[in-house]
Amino acid sequence: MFKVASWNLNSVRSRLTHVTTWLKAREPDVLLLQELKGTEFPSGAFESLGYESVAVTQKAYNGVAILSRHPMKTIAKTLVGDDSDSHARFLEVISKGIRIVNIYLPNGNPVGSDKFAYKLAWMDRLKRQMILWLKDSVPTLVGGDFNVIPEDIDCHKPSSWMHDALFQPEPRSRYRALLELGYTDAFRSLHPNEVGQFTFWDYFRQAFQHNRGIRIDHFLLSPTLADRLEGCEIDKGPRAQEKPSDHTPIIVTLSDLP
DNA sequence: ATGTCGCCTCATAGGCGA
Repeated sequence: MFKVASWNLNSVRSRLTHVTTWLKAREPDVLLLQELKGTEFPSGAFESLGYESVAVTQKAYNGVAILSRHPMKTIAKTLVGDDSDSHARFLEVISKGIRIVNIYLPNGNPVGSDKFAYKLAWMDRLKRQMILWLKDSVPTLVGGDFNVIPEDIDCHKPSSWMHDALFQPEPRSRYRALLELGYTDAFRSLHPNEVGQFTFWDYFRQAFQHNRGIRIDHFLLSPTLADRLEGCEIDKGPRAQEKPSDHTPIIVTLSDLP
């Protein structure tokens, strides 16, 4: 079994004890982190738990990292297609023969702004890469915070997200296009029609207590990896703790090669 | 419009991003 988890921490500094405690309890093989929110990355804390790490950081915003209990090779730290894009949102490694890609896709609010255009362009660039990845023999997992609510079922109430960038037709059709390439949404493929399954809840108005959330953290699996899909689980535990991130971890379980 | 976080600074309050 090979377990890969993903968690948007909303500051690794503020959530260090949350993530180390969770790693000890759940022991995933790989953990993808997003929204580190700072240049410093506490690799020592993870190394002492048996995880090597690689991080892409910037001041104050964004930031992604991959932790692994197995040797990993860094392939890329930027998403190709725009040399002027300096955001820390992309990290590609190979571990255990799997291409593991960690993304923090742009939020894109407000709708119609430059940030919205950046989001759509970023998704177009991602799609081009995901096409290329299907053409080689390395099974591929693209995971992280996609900042896209794929379907109406993925939010508690569509009308309250109608004006949000995460719910607009343009990013949603681009997300569906990734599935049409042949990638599998790990969670939804195993839990079709299951309502109320979310990975993010706003901090305000007790959104978590009322389960008013959205499903925006995803794992997309290439066909050969989808054949190995055993399970996909959202762990709501960390979101219920004191001083939580607004996201909670999602874990995908893959069978070993025969 | 608002709610609540976390980061940063022309810093101890306000702006930005989410």
